Amino acid sequence: MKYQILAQDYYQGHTVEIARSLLGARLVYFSPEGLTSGIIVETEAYLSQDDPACHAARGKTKRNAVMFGPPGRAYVYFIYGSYYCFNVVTNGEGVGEAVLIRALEPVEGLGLMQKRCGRGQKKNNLTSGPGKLCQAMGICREHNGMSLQEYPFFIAAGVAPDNLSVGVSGRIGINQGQDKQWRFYLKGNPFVSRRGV
DNA sequence: CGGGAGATGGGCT
DNA sequence: GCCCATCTCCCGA
Repeated sequence: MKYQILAQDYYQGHTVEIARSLLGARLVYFSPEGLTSGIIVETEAYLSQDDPACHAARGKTKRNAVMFGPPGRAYVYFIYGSYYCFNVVTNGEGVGEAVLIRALEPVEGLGLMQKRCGRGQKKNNLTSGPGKLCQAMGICREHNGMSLQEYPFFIAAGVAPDNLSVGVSGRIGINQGQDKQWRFYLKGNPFVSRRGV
């Protein structure tokens, strides 16, 4: 098999550790329009306890219900009237935690990504942010709740995080919980949303 | 270049 | 009616 798909139990541990360990892994989607994939280069953890920035912090609602479902599924939500953000549910069923995928380094399907994002987009502006990567990968509302353990949509093992240079910071774009150092990224990687920092 | 304002619509008070 | 895990454009330097 070409891809080593990460199994459901991969997502059952501590969410902050999973966020860090997903750096270097490969997000793959065989869409009806074609294959796109990329290396995960930036993530953020959102926890159920002591984290007001987490969508699940105020209990289960229709919008965040997938976060309280089984780990290893996609949690996709619509934000700012225009964009989608893609997360992976973590920890355990009923807990309400997830890892936000904030940036990818494109690997397969670059032409399709450029087509989806409109003409004239340079390679380093296709997947360097949570909204942009969803557009480039063709991820939208219909992917909310989908399993990530099988074709056509999954995350596969990549470079071991221990072999990578990992940066840590506060999370981006939130007003509460800014003190939590739960953002992880590959240092210097040009596809990270803040120019590699 | 870096910073700020505006776009845009769904969810929640 | 306000908030929002964003992005792009348009300024000024």
